[in-house]
Parts: sequence; C-alpha cells; structure tokens
Amino acid sequence: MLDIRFIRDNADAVQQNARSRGYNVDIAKLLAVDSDRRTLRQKVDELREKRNQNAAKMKGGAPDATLIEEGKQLKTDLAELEAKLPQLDKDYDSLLSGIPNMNFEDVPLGGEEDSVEIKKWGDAKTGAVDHLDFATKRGWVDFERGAKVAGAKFYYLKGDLALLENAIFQFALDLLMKKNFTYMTVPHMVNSQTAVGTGFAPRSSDQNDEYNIENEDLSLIATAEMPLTGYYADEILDAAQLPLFYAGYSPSYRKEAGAAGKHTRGLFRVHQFNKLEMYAYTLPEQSREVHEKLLGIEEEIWQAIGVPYHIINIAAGDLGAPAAKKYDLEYWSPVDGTYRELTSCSNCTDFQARNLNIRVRRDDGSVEIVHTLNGTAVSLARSLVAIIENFQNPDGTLTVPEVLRPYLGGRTTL
RNA sequence: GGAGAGGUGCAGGAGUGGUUGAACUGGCCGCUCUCGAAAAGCGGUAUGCCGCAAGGUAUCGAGGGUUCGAAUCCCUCCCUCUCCGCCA
Repeated sequence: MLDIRFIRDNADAVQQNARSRGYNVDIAKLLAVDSDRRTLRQKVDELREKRNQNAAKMKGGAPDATLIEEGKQLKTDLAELEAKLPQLDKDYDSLLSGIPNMNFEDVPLGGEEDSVEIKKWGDAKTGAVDHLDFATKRGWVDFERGAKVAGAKFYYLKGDLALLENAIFQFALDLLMKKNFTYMTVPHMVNSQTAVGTGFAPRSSDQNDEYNIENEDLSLIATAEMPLTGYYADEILDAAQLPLFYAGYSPSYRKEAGAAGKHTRGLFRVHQFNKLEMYAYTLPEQSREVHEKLLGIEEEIWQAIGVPYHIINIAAGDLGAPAAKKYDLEYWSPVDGTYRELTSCSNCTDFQARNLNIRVRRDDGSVEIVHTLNGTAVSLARSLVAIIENFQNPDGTLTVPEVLRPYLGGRTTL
C-alpha cells in the first residue's frame, strides 16, 4: 500500500497515477474516510485518557463509590465510540489497499502494447519446429497423462528434457552463488496475510490466480516472491545489512484462469512450473541501482545460454499493483517470429514492505520502510521452450547450449 | 492427531488486578577516566497513531470477555518445547 500521508499531500497525483494503471479508485472518498477515522480516534483517545486518569486515582486499592460511578459512565461512552471504529477501519483498509504503487517517471503510459523496447540482443532467426511437437516426438513431455492424473495443463517432463531442466537450474544457481546471493528453499504455501501483503489476492472471487487450500488459511504460492517477501515481515533490519540478496527456488502454481487470448501452447503457460527467483531487500536510495543489477543478471544468464531476446520497459497499464517499474526479458521465438515473455524484473519500492511492515533502522536511529525487488533468474518450463525453439536441429536433435554441458555430463546434443 | 509445559522489550529474566512501557542482568550506543585499550563509573537504548509542540493513546503471541482499572482473571485461536502416535 501507499503511505497515507503521501496520499494526503498528493491526492491528485495519486488519483491520476491509479487511472494510468487502469485502477478505478476514489481518492476523495478515501481521504474523507481517513478524516472521519482520525477524528473518531482522537475522541476515543480523549475518553481513554479520562478513563486512565480515573483509574489512577484509585491506585493503592482505595475504591471510591463516586469514582467507580464515573468510571462506569466513561466505560459506556467509550464502548459506544469504539464500536464505530471497526467499520471505518475496514472501509479505510479496503480503499487504501486498492490503490496501486506510484509509477516511476520513466514508465511508459498506456497498456500492454505501449511497453517500450529498450534493448535487443542476439541473432533473431526464423523458422523452427514448435516446441511441443518437437518434444512430443522425442518422448520428452506428456501432457495427456498429466491431464489424466491432475487435469489440463499439467504435464510430465521425461528423460533428457527433465535433465535439461535440471541443468538450466544448476547453471543459474551457480551463477547466482558467484554473485553472493543466499540460496533458499521456501514454504510452498503462504497464509493470506503474506499473499495479500505481497500483492496477490487469495480468495477474492474474481481474478484469483492462486490455488487455495480448503478449510485452511493457505494458498499455494504463485512464485517464490511470496514467501521471500514475507520472510522479514514485522521485522526491523539493520541498515548495514542492506542490500540483501536471496535466490529462492520453488514450484509456482497458477490457475491461469484469466489467460484467455494469451499464448498458451505446450509448456509456455501451465499450472505448475519450477522457478529460481532473485529477491532483494534494499535501502530506498539503493533500489533503482539494484533493479538494473537484477536485470543485468537476467541478461547475463540468457546471453550465456545464447537465446536472443529483447528487454521491454513495461507500460503503466500492465504493471500490476506493487511494481513502480518493471522490465520483461522476452526471448525470440523463431517459430512464431515474435518476442515472448521469459523473465520479469520488478522494483516494488516500499509498496509490499509497507503492507508487511518490513523496516530498516539507519545509523542515526531513524526507522523507515525498506524497498523490495524481485526478478526471475530462470523460469524453467519457459526456458525449455526458448531453448528448444532456438537450439533444435533439423534431424530432431537438440544442441545443448555450451554453458549447460557441464551439467549434462558433457553431452553436446540431446 | 493426543497429553503436558510455556509464549514479556535486542537477549536472558522478574512481575499479590491499581505510578509496570514494564524490575534486574547482559548486549549495544554515548560520555568520564586513559597515549590508546581494558576495567570502572555515569547516562541512554521499542514501535504505531494523533499533535507544531507539550503531551495523549495503543501494543507484554493474536482475537474476544470480566472489571472503575488487565501483562496479571476467563474463553477461543496461533506458535514453541517435552512425551506419545504417525511417518521421508
């Protein structure tokens, strides 16, 4: 969420920013509720003061009939006022949490089609066999049995393709280790406080991409970003520790309920995939630089593997609620002659951290909200698609990208 | 899942229902002393909200309740530890 004080001081800008992202929010209404809420709280505080003073007079165990009568009256009055608070709090939270983060000034306006290409890398060839046809022919993937066992868009990876997945993971992990990330495995389920705080919305009837556990306050994670953000919830970090870099590996579970009109073929969009996620906690003044650094690592990985890509600066309307700025790395698909999302890298500034109360204490003793960032190192199912499309041979074999060979016993082709 | 014991500030650890936001010890920070350091002494050391400030208010796992007054009593839930069960 945004800082309410910031909203009070910049109501118009916040309203306009939300509109640019396609969020329908009513800042005026929020400010009205905020004002009512503060007024009521002040009255409640005043009554509490009287109540405390009244009680203090009787300290030492000297009950006084008059004072007790006064206390009873105060108690009644207080209960009446306090009863009005929950509804105001609820309205306030609901209005406030519906407001998206502020865009950085260099975020393009508009929707998905208005994202701006900022870089291109590699030799974009055309003409290749579709990854699903290619992999099916080799017996590397089995969606039919996945459907039998779990449902549509579930799959088995078999043999060399499963080994290739592991090789990609190992390569990316080694690279992150050299850059002093701390490797973590994480809970694959999170409670609703963590999910909502991270910017995902479990159990909200529409637009819910998470699988929820029946009769439990738990959702399967859609990304390791969720448990990695919750890791420091309600904690105050030491400024000297920052920035902190974590690499989290986990499956990602997604309903993809709203995927209509998106590219869904084969392994590109599935209900479950493994992902190695980079995550950073930073001081506010560090986050822009760290954002570029995370993007740089994503590029380093895909340049090393040798898959052509471009980087786009995501337009405001496609940012989602938490990100102030987001880069996507899109690989070149020689099958369709287009770029497709492979990884993503977001600077969420203090938006998630404020939700989850993650702060930092500076040398001078002051406390403020940290910044959080996340970036995909490798999203495995999509990585397989990108590699099959770009490294396949006409004879139906697959050339192993050089950097992955050490993780496949030195094999050059599969 | 069952039984028992617990959950207090940075950490240990007190706390008859009434100056307890919280004793005491340690840690950390500052100062004194010293050429420095150690030791010793003195002082400081939670966060949110409202307020220009003074100050007020809330928070002793979470949420309810009893009471003029709750860290202290009651209820529900969560978590930790020990034992049992079950298992990788």
